[in-house]
Amino acid sequence: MATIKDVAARAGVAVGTASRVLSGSPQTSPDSRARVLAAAAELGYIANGPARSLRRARTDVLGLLVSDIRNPFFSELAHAAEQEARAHGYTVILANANEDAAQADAVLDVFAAQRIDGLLLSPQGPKTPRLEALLASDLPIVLLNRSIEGVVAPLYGTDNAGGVAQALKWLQRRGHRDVAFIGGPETFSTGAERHDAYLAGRAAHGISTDDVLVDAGDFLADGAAEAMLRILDRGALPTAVFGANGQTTLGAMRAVHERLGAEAASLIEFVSFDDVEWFAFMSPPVSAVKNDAPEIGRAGVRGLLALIDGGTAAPQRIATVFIDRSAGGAE
Amino acid sequence: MATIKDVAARAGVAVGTASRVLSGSPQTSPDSRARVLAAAAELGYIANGPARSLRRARTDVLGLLVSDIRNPFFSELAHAAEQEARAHGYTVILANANEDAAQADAVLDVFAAQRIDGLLLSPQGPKTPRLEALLASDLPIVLLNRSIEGVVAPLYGTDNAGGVAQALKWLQRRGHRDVAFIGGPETFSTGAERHDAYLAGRAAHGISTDDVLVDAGDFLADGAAEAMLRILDRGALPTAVFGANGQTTLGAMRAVHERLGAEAASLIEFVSFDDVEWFAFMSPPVSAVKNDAPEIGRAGVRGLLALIDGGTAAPQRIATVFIDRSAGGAE
DNA sequence: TTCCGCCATGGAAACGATTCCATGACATCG
DNA sequence: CGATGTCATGGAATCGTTTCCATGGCGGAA
Repeated sequence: MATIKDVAARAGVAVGTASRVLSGSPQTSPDSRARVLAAAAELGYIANGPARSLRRARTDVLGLLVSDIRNPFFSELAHAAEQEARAHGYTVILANANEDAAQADAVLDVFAAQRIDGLLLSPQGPKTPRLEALLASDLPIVLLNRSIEGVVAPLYGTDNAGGVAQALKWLQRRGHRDVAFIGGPETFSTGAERHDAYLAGRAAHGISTDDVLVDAGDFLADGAAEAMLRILDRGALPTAVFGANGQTTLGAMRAVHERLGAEAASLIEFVSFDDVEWFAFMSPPVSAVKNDAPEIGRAGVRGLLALIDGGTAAPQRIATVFIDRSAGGAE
Repeated sequence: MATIKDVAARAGVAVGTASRVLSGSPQTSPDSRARVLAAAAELGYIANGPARSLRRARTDVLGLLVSDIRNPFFSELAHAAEQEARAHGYTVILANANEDAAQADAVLDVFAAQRIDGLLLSPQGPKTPRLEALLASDLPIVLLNRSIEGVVAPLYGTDNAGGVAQALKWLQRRGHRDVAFIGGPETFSTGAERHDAYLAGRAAHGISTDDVLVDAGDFLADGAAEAMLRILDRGALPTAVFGANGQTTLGAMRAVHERLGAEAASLIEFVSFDDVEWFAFMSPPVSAVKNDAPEIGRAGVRGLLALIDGGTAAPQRIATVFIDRSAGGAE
């Protein structure tokens, strides 16, 4: 593989000059510029990233740590973040923590070894030792989606309260009074925010405040199914179910189908925080609060780049879009 | 950030000795080993990856280029590949090409600059100049999912013929004769293989060989919807629809719903190449050929690592699993 | 014409690790 | 007891780039 030395030799200049030309320094004559560029093209020269990173003490690489890339929210977010980063000349390395603190720490070690210029972090749960160390260092960090106690980094996430309000308005319009709410874990800021917003807003939208109808899972299908069963076991028969995220809605739906059968299930309207395109084909179709995952990813990258450039980054709550698939609603 | 020089100084040894200890060379005394490790721990030393990569002329980084990370097939594959790579001490950088050759080339340039040790490539379409260059170089490469003309790298992909056979068997068991088949582009090896397997196998499974029932989209929802409409416009009224991938099934279903209405649509059974967990709640439930995306990812990484270690890698076709959600079927 | 200053350039240092080579201590074997 | 070999170690070279510093040429101003 050709090095800058080869390029310089072929162009008949010193390596310093070649470097200046290739990195666009103004201190170069048109003559040597032309010769260096020609030589580089002829040799198919591609600068050695590790060598450049070593010397410049920066890598132009961002680390993105998500809890589960298989979750569509994160895969959309990651995709958008990568596009935005590339547009600014940065590369993203993506890693999964699988909702596991030990894996998260292992990944953070790898990131540290790679000397990433900044970190986009979707936190798993409480702070880990490794994370503490990173926060203490001067690595620029932004949080995605979830906040985390005692961490001051700016958060780029969904407007949970706004999203819940959209769902509440829809539930009211559809005339639902007996609404089951399946929340997420209180330990996640997303779970807590949605839960709180629901409890705070339901009365004003004509929804029963009977807490028999409220239970929480773990944001996963199985936990949500159990929560749904608990609600049914308490003798409640809701006319609508509000799932606090996509997996939650899936689990709740599964529980309702298994316990009541497909026919009775078709009398219950589901509304979900998180949208899935297949909702259109459920019976009845499922309406949803759609997260703007791509915009969260882009905003997060922009914020992080601002921090890297020595500026400040303002946290942002990204608005949700309500997808109304009910009989009268227009999608 | 602490360097190996700091570690050596604190341990009272030369940098060479510190390096030997930290990289596990046997040429070290228990005494200096203990002191170096202690010093490293006290300083929170993490080796500078770029410096190490520069000197060793390898990065322990693999590049993974997929066409669209938002596609669940690829997000599952990427997740599994990353886990497998990490278990072997490698980091994965993931990039998206968005089904676009120019973006793919840009990504390959970035990969080349990073000096990745190997490439996992899910090809977009025909070869691009940059890809040609990489193939000509001695970079280890494996292909994922799709093959590509004139490229000799080993392919790790789905057993498309086997998957189609599973679907055909199911269609026969369900007694379907008038089956619509919505294929994918012939220019993708996956599209072509599924199409060919279907045409070759349908007669033996008691399915009509009338080509009025066969059309192809572009593996995306909109293109599939158009293909489905063309079939209906030809006057065909299938009792079952076989979509050649997940997006295709989605589009076909949308077309059927829009054209015939939900009620008539519920008389048509869909079967899909690619599984989606929401299929369970469609009416009727949708059965599917499930790709083992994680295993494809893992096998691809193992093959690539074998190539990197100077060995050879045998291509592999990973078996599919049929998920029968029909009335009589057991999931 | 002389002097000053600018600017392109060459050469070398530096980044942080690995690895080669030479050295010296020590043990083993004849 | 001397020669030989083994082995841990220190020191230095090296990877490919960027950047600093010194130099020399050239133009413009006085």
